[in-house]
Amino acid sequence: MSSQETPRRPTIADVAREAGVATSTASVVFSGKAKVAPATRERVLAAAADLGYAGPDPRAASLRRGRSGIVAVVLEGHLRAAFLDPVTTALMDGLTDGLAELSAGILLMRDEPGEEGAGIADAPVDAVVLIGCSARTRSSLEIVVGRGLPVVVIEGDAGESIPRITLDNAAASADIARHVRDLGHRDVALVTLPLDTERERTAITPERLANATVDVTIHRLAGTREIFPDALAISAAGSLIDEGVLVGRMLLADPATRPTAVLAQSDLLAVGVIRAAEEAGLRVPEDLSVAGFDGIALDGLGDLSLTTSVQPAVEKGRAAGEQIARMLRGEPGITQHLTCRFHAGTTTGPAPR
Amino acid sequence: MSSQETPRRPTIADVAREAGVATSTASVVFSGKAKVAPATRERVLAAAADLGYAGPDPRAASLRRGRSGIVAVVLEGHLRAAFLDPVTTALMDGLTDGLAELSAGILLMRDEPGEEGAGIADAPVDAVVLIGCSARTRSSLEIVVGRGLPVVVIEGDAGESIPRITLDNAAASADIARHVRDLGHRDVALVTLPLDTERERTAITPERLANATVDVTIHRLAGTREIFPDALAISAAGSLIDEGVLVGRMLLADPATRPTAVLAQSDLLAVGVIRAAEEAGLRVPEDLSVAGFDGIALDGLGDLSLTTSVQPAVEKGRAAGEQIARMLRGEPGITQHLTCRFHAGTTTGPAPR
DNA sequence: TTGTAGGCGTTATCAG
DNA sequence: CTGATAACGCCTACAA
Repeated sequence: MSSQETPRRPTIADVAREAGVATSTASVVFSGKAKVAPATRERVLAAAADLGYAGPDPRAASLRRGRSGIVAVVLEGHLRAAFLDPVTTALMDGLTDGLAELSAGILLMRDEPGEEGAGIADAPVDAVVLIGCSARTRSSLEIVVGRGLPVVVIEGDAGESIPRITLDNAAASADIARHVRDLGHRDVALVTLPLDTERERTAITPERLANATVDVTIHRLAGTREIFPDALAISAAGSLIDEGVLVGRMLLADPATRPTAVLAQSDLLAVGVIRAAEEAGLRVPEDLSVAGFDGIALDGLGDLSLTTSVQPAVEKGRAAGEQIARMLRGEPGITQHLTCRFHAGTTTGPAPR
Repeated sequence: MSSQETPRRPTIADVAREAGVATSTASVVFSGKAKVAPATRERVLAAAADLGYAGPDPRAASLRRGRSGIVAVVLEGHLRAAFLDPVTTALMDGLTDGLAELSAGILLMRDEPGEEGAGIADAPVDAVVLIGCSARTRSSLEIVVGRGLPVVVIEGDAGESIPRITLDNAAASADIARHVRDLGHRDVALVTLPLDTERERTAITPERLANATVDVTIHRLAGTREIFPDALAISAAGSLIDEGVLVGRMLLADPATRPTAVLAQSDLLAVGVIRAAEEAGLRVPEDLSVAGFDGIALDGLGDLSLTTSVQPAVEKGRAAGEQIARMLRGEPGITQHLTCRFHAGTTTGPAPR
């Protein structure tokens, strides 16, 4: 009935009017982009407080500036699974560092194939980081590129001109294998990461390998097979200690066919294998040598130090963040190849004769 | 020189012109908010493909709609530390579920006290979830409320009218303590979560407790002390296995003062204590009973099943998400109290005589 | 230092 | 079913 009909949120224009200044002046007071006389400034702030104005609307500001201050991170699979992997969390950590100069927020997204609406297509982001680019991620990539957003792909092949952050997975795996071979092992079994999004726990056949989509798994396996071409390989359903236990049991069940060394594609899997060995009454490394991959800080291995290849997980994230920052500055993003460092631990030893 | 001066991204207006329709029609084609004749639709899509138009700019759409489709999650401390805690990841998982109907993205934010720019103040979000509301989070809360955004606080007291998701931490802790007391234990020590953002590893004195700011810690401790009023309590520096090991060593070092049971405020801490016990040559539960809290799926406890209280972590996130969805729909958010379920495992047994 | 004006790219509304 | 028009709230040349 009265003039209170529309109690809509005040805008910067209202504040300016209340303070008796131009809207541009009020705007500048909040953005700090120019000098304003202290007196004017005070009046604007007072008016804002008076009206309950909490600062510029970020949505309007994004449109005007053409920047939202948000970077999307696209993860494969369920969010929870992703963060269960210490490598991912380390990576995220580095990413926040690398993005620090932008003071950008991180928007978590899954690469949901079918779903509408939720996707990257409708998110107000300035750039995108794709992690573990697999077949499913490809569609996300297309959308992002179509929208002209800067992209960086971590550990995956995005083709042509997309900057990537890669690891020398094959070479590092070969290093580990060589170490084990030099210790005299000939009878070696492998535990790999999942081959595809099916995440099946199964012996790897040439056909299956041909259909594999996860680059990390493929590359690490290729590196290992440079040294042990015929080693039995079983894919785990994920990078988890419990998966390592399960696969370890399969591998160690039959004393007749039991290998003298097991090379796992992740430290978590390796820990699981060690646990399976303990269950079976085998001593590590006397009866069985075990190596991992990643070099994450392992919680709960007792006095053993895992033989592994230490990957620069945090560095990976940081590098991605830095490339994003560059691209947002208008400079071209560049692909970076990071390398792992071999660590000889106490979980590998001379082959039992 | 030529007309190619400004190769700016095409807008929906360009597409409409190219297709020979009104911008509003083109808009509707993309949003699907109204029926469009198939022929017209095709023409618009063709024009879009032609011009390389990848769909409406989300920034402009957010401004117009007044919605960005993003919900912020404010975590305490370093991102990595937060995701190291399985309870947090489970919670995030539930949150994505609860938010599913909104198909909203999740923006990760830290509650950085001093820093400018990065904060919640400038993020284009529709709502905010505050986790583990501590003193530091208060300032975030003020900003958010000032901006008139819907908020839900998980496990923390936000005062007055802010909807919360809470747990019966005290009651559940008392349940565990009672179980242990009924097993005959009288000599019990406690390992708590951090008391405040200082995260000091130290014996808890009444003064320290009075200055504590983390509600979860305080409530769980209060519940336990209903049963064991005088039990020695040591605060850990975080919810980590390794912290549990450190505090466990402190507790078990001296055989003369060694307790017969240790109650930890998180499962991770409990696992650490068990590990410390193993180090000290103690058998669990024969020589030492250990209980945790959370009921997370523990990776790597061998055959032991931890005595604990299972908190509905996923449910907590889901509930928060649902409240956010409600509030965004215009309905008032309501506070929800969730309850834990006691789980008697094999890590607790009769007190040694 | 302060004010004026125009537009960022959409979408809601309402008339045809 | 389609089209014209008016905001959404802000920022930034440019002019005074």
